[in-house]
Amino acid sequence: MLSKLNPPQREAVKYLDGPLLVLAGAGSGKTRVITHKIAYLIETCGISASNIAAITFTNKAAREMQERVGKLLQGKAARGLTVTTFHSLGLHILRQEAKHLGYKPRFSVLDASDSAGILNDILKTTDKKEIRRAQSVISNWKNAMLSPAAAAEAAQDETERQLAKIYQAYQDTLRAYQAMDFDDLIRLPVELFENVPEALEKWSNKLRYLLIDEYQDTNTCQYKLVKLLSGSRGAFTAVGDDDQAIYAWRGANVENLHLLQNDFPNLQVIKLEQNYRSTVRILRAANTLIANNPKLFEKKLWSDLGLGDPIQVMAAKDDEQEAENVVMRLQTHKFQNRTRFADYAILYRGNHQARIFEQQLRNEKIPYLLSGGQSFFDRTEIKDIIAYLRLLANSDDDPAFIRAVTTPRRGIGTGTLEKLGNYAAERHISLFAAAFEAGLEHQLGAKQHHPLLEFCNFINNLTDRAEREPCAEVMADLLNAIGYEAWLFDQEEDRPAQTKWNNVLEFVAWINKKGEEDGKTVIELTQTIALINILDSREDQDVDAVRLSTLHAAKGLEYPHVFLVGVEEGILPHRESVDNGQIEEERRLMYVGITRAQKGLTLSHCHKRKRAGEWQKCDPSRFIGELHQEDLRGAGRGETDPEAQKAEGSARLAQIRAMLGK
DNA sequence: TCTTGCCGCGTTTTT
DNA sequence: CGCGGCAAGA
Repeated sequence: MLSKLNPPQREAVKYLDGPLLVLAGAGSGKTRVITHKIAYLIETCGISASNIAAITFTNKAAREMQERVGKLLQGKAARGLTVTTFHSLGLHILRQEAKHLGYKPRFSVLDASDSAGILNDILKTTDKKEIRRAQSVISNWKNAMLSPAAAAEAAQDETERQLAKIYQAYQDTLRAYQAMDFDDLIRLPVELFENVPEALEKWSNKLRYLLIDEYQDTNTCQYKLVKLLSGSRGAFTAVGDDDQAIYAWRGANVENLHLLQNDFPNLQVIKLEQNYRSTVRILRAANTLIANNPKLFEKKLWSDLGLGDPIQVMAAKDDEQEAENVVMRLQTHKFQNRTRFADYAILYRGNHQARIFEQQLRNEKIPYLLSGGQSFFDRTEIKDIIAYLRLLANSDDDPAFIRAVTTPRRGIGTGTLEKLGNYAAERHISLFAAAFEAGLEHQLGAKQHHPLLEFCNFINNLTDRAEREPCAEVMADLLNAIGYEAWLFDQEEDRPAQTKWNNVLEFVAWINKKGEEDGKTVIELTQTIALINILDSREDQDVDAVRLSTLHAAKGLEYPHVFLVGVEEGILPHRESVDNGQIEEERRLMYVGITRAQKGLTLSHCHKRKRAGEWQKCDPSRFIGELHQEDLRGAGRGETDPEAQKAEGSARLAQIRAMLGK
């Protein structure tokens, strides 16, 4: 098993004398180290799989890792192994320990838009900017383990004091709803472990060896969680690359790499510097670029995969032409090299950039897969259904109640809800509980009260059934009873309604399948839904389609040919980041993009693009100028003008098509 | 109480 | 240009 590893990789796998930090450059086989180490721990060291936890940042990465370990061990002995994200691990712990924190085990998990809604109520404003600001300030406080009281105390000025108050109100509301947000999933386990020694004892005994992937992206909370769990034993391997730290805005702290050295003086550091992914030219571009950033740890990546092709730079006159050119070039390249569509990825800074490429790919009848972007569970139709499930699991979940009771419309409007809300608020009970109180009937009158009571009885009945009966039956009855399909087609044009209904059906099929496989009720499944992205679990890996992805979502992945698009000032680096002096993080983002490529890399930019209906002038990114100019070909070095490039491109494509008889 | 149409506004990145 | 929020009619 160890024979497939190079010397530092092998050393990293075998080192078990204490805490270990593996500084693994892009493409240097860090996942390989983690998976082999898990196998090594189980097979050679006789550690039970159920005592090992590997922590990744995305569900997708977790799933892939699970699969790879499974293959390595040929299925046996991998049973009971924990491979999760920080958030899923936190959720898992909290479901079992909720009572210590004053939560019921069936608490709800809110996503970003739910918590925006709560802030909306607290701030009594609809100003999105303001809500977002409050959201990010609160999130930062949480990630720094600051309580509302501590935040108030540390407040420097009136605005901060105000925000601390809002934070307090926000937390109170969450508690009233028996709900947690994403940050709580990590913050609360830390709080639990700091205050309840038995709980810490239990979990650190269970998770005896930790492996943490993408360590450079951990925030303070996550770091504390690792430290608490591994305790004085320091039984962990952290794998990271400071050059790929791209989540500072989420509270990630590259300094954690240093902290590790302070907190664990016996920390062993191993560097992986051989890259097995990219050609020399691609790697040289990456190295040259990142050399402009200050270094935390010195390392030099190298490759023996040959010099490779020059890096193409494309310029287009506008964003539409950029998409045309990129897609054209992609097709040409595919015809000439007999590659698969799945060998190509188009990477960009922001989700909105995907649209124009989607259009172009559809025009050309090229299959594509969109990763990242809006999660399946964020779609209104899915959130509508999930609101019902959340309410079944947790009747204190007022936001779920409001959404469910009003979708589809059933004669309950703002008037009724306002009275119900006041009644519930006075008595400090949930909306659902208030609906059953006798006192409410007098305030509402039969006309308003009747449909409300009918709804709540329906939910009560369904909850009873959901606790025992199989998912499929409960889901079928739910959809039937609320008449969702008819309502969708009533609301919208046929086409969008059909798409939405198909999504609902896919969601239900997914739930039913999971329920049957794991023998779980729909209530149990609802407990984990907030963190799962159904798109990750859809079996897409083998589909022959071009991949479209944000740079963030592409981290950890690799593609033979990469088109990095919109490489312009204002986009990459993003203007906000430039204004906030976060150019280094943008450079790392570009670095991540470049190092996704195995054989081919194309950088594309355009001179003007349509933004919010207005034309905006664009300059090529400074990052292009920071590369080794000898490794570049094409525009940007002043050799080709966009029009000529386009004409040449389409002529060549036409020629190839004719040749192939298309 | 619910639906329709109109207006105004805004685009980082994700668990 | 496309979405979401709000104000007026059924």
